[in-house]
Amino acid sequence: MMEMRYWLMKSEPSDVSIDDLASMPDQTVAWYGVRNYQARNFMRDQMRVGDRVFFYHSTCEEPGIAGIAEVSKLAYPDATQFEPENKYFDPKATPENPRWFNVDVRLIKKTRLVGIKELRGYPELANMRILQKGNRLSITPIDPAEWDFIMGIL
DNA sequence: GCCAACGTTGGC
DNA sequence: GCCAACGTTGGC
Repeated sequence: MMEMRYWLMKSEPSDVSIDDLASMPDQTVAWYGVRNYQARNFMRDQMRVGDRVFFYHSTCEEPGIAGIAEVSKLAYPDATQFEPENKYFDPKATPENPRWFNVDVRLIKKTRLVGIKELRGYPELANMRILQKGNRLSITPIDPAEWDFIMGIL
């Protein structure tokens, strides 16, 4: 059996919020627009169908975990890189040689908003990547112990 | 709006 | 391969 992995994925609710996700067909969204190699590599190389995801609201009034989701489709080329009018267009990418990839993410459930301030208050979560000073990575792995702890406080 | 931190770019 | 300049992220 394949090892289960856990992730935290940031989304700006003004772009795609947890409620937006809930209203989408199949409650699923393509995680388009990632233009950071480390985050891309997590999606392309490590994510598997069924991996669990904390859906995180960033750059908003109440940053924090807003729900639980799962990876529902393995990584495939991000369509927006080929669309000249799209803000995520990448002139160096071609369909033959795509540069950016995304998985699909499906909602499991909306949760209460667990704010970053609350997260910072738990010693058990002190090593979480998103709580480290200066962290900007939009996709980060979550330790199983951290996942379980957060599930326990939802 | 501020600004620290970080990633990328490009001249050399 | 270095590194200064620049752009972006994201909490506050």
